[in-house]
Amino acid sequence: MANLKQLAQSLGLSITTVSRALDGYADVSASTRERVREAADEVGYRPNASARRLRRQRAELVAVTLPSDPGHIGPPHFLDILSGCAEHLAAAGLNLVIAPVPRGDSELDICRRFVDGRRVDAMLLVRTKRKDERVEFLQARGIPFVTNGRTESLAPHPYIDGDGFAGFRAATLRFHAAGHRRIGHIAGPQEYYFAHDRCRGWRAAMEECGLATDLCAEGAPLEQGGYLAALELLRQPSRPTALVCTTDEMAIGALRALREVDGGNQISIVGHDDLPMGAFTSPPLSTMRMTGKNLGASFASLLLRAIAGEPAAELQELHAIEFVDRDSHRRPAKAA
Amino acid sequence: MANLKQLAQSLGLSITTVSRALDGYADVSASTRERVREAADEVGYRPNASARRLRRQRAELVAVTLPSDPGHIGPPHFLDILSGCAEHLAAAGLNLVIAPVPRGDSELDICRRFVDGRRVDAMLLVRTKRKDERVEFLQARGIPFVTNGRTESLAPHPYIDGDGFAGFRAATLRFHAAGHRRIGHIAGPQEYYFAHDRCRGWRAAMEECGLATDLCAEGAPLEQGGYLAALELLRQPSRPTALVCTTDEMAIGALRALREVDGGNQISIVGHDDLPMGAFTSPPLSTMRMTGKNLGASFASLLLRAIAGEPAAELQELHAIEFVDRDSHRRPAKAA
DNA sequence: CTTGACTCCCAAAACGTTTTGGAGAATCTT
DNA sequence: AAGATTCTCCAAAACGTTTTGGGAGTCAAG
Repeated sequence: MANLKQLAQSLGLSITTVSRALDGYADVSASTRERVREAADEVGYRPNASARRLRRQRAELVAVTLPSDPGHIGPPHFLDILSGCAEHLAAAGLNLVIAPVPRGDSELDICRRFVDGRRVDAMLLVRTKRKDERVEFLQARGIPFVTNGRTESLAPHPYIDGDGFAGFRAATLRFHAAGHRRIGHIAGPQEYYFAHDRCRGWRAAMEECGLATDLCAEGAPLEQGGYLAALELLRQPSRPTALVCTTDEMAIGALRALREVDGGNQISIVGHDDLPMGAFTSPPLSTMRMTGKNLGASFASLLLRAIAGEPAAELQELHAIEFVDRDSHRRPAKAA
Repeated sequence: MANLKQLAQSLGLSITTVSRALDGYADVSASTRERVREAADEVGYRPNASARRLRRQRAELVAVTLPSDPGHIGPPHFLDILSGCAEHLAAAGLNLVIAPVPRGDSELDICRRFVDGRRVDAMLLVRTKRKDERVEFLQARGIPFVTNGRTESLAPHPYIDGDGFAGFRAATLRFHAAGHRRIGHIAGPQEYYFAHDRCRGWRAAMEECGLATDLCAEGAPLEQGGYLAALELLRQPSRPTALVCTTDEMAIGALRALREVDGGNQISIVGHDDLPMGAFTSPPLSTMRMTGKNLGASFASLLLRAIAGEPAAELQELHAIEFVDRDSHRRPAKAA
């Protein structure tokens, strides 16, 4: 309700002194400081955020862009991550604004708007592409940011990511060890780093085992995309006996295709993300997920360190992938 | 990069004129306006958001509080709603900041911080309680807001809500029409409006049918809460033959309880929210959901109208509930 | 020639902070 | 007792916009 001027007047002090008292500077006497603080509490004084931001040349805001393209936003617990992140940022005086991308605008436009209008101090990026123009833009502008997902950018930048390559390689090798020889891959759009990375993991394992890498079909990272891609693989003269799917959503679509084609339950399948609904599919979906608790907190902490000026190369977290074994990966290798 | 002063200097104009030219005022000649606009485009001028906000006495920001209590945030597509909402708000020059509630703070504290620091122009509230202190606070402060969910507040306030009473009454009556007589209710915490509203709907239907309302158990609005509550009902001397559950999550927990107790599949069940995972449970979960497309857009539009000063009573949307029939509600009435 | 209307522009005053660069008084040093 | 140091405090200058209240010109009408 009140501003500094009124508060100062009512105390018979200068604005300067009141401001410094509240900020706890040493050059105001302890008694005055106490008096000011009491008066401030009394009237419920809160500094005007806009004024402070203007003067301090800081927006106290961080934006996260939310892709509205296919595959919408990511895993359903993504909001939990954002929420955790926002909470930690708030503790450092930063608020998190969500910046959805309207149809017709590119994510780059959004970044530009936020950055050039000095609306934010930093940015959070999700669903990175291998060549990500947002990353290039922010690097050029020198704005701190952290991505969820790596890129192929030449200059290093802070990120958090799961080691999709290792995860998918391990999953594929595990199928091989179980006797599978025709192991298919349901790939996501290869422009996305995570999709490409996982595809590479599958491919590497196949090559290590001396197997052909032709059983690969690409689709949108959605149920429908997985369904269509699986149908495509099932049309092949000799069908896969196991399927490694880029996301759980795609895996669930693939399960639907399997059911339709041969009554299902003959082909092993594994996904990635550990979606809650995977526990209820039939068979229950075996999957993978990034290790590490409280992703939001790491996200926030990396960003704060980036803002503080730590070099990007020290702000890269690559998390191992762990299996979440349910039942869908246990079909026999000889079935097909 | 540039500010108004530099831009004005480079053009040999005053700050005033440049500012007004960019804002399209009529008192600057068409030719000057054009010249200014070109120069602004040239150097990529964007007004400094903090300065504008200070001067205009508007934060250009809206906050939504995210409960971190039990039942976390709500349905998984909640982020989609927020995203849709943020998109529409952005079109009106407002950005959406998410305000999670740190452990130890109350949601009221958060509201206070945002409102009293003039960090926001308006607020969005979710998961309302019957007596909601946030609502009272915002009403007292005169800050525009919209809630997702009604309250028992005396003064009307803008809201969007589903007609849980009618929905749960209809679901219960439908069970009755199918021959069920022992219809149980798995209730959520009654301090929440939605939980209480749905409970009332069940109770009203039971009373209309002349049935006792003792088959009611309350739990946290989570899988575990539904599980425990269902176990409680199943321990009764004469078990329910049908279960009306406050949320899908609770219904899924109830399904687990049924499976454990009698192999399941003997008791009809229906939930609410239309969670994606409901399609995959066994049996597939019958459920209900609010009608109406694009909830986020309505949310945004109500808020904008509230900010524009429309009276609260005209900003209340109560949406009908529709059934999403899958299979779990079709168990015979005589089974138990 | 005056008057009024109109067009195009601008100086200066906000908005509410934080920060700079002291000023005056009291205390310490020598 | 003079100079140095410390302790409190403050006036004024930012920060970059928007808005108020005109001020010159020009032109047409009276």
